[in-house]
Amino acid sequence: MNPRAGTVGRMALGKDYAAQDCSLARALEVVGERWTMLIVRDAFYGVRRFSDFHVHLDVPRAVLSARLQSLVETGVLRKDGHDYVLTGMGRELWPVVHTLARWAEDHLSAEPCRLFLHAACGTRVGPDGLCAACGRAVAPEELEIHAGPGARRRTDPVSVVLRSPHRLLDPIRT
Amino acid sequence: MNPRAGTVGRMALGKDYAAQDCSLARALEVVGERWTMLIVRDAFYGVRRFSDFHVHLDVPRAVLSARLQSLVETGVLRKDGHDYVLTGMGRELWPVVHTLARWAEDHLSAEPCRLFLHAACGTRVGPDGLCAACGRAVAPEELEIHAGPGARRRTDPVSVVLRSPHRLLDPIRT
DNA sequence: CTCCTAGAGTTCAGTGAACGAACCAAGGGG
DNA sequence: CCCCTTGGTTCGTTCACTGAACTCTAGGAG
Repeated sequence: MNPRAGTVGRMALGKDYAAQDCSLARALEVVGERWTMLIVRDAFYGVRRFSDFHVHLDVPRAVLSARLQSLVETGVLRKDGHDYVLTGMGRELWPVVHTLARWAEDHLSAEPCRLFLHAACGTRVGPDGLCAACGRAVAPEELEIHAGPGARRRTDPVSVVLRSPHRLLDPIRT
Repeated sequence: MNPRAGTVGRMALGKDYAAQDCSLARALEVVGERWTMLIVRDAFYGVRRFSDFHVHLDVPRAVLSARLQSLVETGVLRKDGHDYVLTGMGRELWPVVHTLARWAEDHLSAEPCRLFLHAACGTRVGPDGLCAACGRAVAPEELEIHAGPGARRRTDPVSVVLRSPHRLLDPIRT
């Protein structure tokens, strides 16, 4: 079902779920379109500039532009000069991003390519977002990102910078 | 950005993120396409039959068929006769579904249309999936679904049945 | 045995979103 | 003034979603 690398298939996702009487549907109208979740993830990793998102995600400029605008409109991102920065509302998406990523690692036999360590104690947070050592939930600002064993070597400058350990939400410099 | 009710816009979402070196991208290849997350949600609510998914979601039969097959292939659902049932791997998506839904309620000013109560104590679980009374994470089988204040009245038989309180994962009968 | 119906899909033409390459605009050096 | 980088927009092509019509199979009723 997954075409080999090189053939990048496409599929259409949807934005509207008008008939659905459910807050999950509302959420998916905001972050459920193709690429949107990966843009939010990159924002957590410290990506802020249009060109950095573009280089790292290989998403068409037109789509990236539309997604960023839409995220700003809905209040997930805020535009600060040429930077796109997560708002409070956006930062609260961290549990969603982290839980989904951990689910894939634990059930799709995907080796982790990034590890999230509680900066205060160096412990890797669990699938539930709790620090095993401290027993508390860890906010993204308190997490350090490290390259994991499954990290394949993308060579674009953004990928390179993202492999060096840093705090989540800390802006990267390319 | 959200068109008024009646105009059901469409957008394309994608399935492949071949170039992405990230387990989140792997997860989105499985559950990131249009409708897929809502199908999984319905499965948690107790929906199991093709026609019930179809009636409740208003998704084209062709798409529903493709999504169900794909979810079976990836091991999120298991086919039991004419029933599509969540596997263990599928049930572990509950935190993702619940966190996303709660995020929308808390940040998109969407009134909850469904409440999830810890069956053992009747307490509504928090955005983090923890029972405030018991202090523990609650598995979906331990949750009772109740209609919330934001429930608009869809009149299809599946929606009607889903408004009566029942355990998550308990098959509904229409 | 045959007809009838319901459930579970498949097929297919039309539409619209994503793709990607080319183009445009503004700002900063040299 | 010209060139280069950043941050987009435009536009033709491709491809997934949509919705309506059609098929297939399994039960019942007569």
